Amino acid sequence: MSIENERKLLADVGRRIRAIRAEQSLNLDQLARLTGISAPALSLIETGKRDARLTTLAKIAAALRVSLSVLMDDTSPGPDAKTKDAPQGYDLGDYL
Amino acid sequence: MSIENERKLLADVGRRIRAIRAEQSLNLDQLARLTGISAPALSLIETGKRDARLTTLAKIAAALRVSLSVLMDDTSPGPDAKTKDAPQGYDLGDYL
DNA sequence: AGAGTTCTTATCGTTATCGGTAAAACGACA
DNA sequence: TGTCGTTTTACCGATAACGATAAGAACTCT
Repeated sequence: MSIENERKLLADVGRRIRAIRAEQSLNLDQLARLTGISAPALSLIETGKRDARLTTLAKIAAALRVSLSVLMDDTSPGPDAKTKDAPQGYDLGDYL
Repeated sequence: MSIENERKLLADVGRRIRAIRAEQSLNLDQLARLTGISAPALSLIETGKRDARLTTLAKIAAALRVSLSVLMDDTSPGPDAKTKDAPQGYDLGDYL
C-alpha cells in the first residue's frame, strides 16, 4: 500500500459515494441527517480528503441503501486479480 | 445503523480477517510486518474492539492478497438485499 | 447585482485510532 | 510445573476523525 494508492482509494470511494448520492438526488445536508454524519465530514470523505472509519462508511452505505462492498467496488481489473481466495503460496522468503 | 449493528459489523470483519490470516498460516507478528500495522492494533481489529480506518483495512486486504470487499463480504442474505443498484424510490416522507 | 442553493474550507473541542513498548493471559506440549 | 509461541491488554504520545459552527466559493436563477 503506497501513499499514492491510499489517496487513490480514498478518492475512488468518495467519488462512488457522491455518484450514488447524486443518483438519489440527495444533498449533503440530507445525507448528513440520514447518517448522523455532519455535512462537512461527508464533504471531506467524498472529496477523498478524509480517511473514514469502517462504521462511518457503513452508516453511509446504509443510508444510501447499498452494501459496503459497492462502495469499495474494486472492479478495476488490476494485474489479473482473482478478488477472492488466493491463500496458497505466499513465499515470504527470509523477510519474516 | 444501530450501535449493536456497528459492533456486529466490527466483529464480523475482524473474524473474517482472522480467518483469512489463519488460512495463510500467518501470525499477528508477520501480518504486522506485512502491513506496517502493529500487532496489538491488528489484535484489536480482529477482535472487533477497534473501528479501523479505510486505509488500514486496505493495507490488511493487500497483505492478505484479497480485495477489500472480501473483508466486508455481506453475503449474509439479509431481507432480500440486492447488494447493488437500488437507487429508486426512497420515500423520505417529511423527514427531511 | 442580489438572492438562493449547494458545496467547500477553516477552526475548535472531544474522542479515537495507531505505533511502540511492555506486561499479562492463553495455549500446547514435554 | 515449567517454557515456548501466540495473543491480549494496558499504558503512552502523536496524529486524525468527527460534530458543531461559521465563513467562504461556486453556480444558477431573476
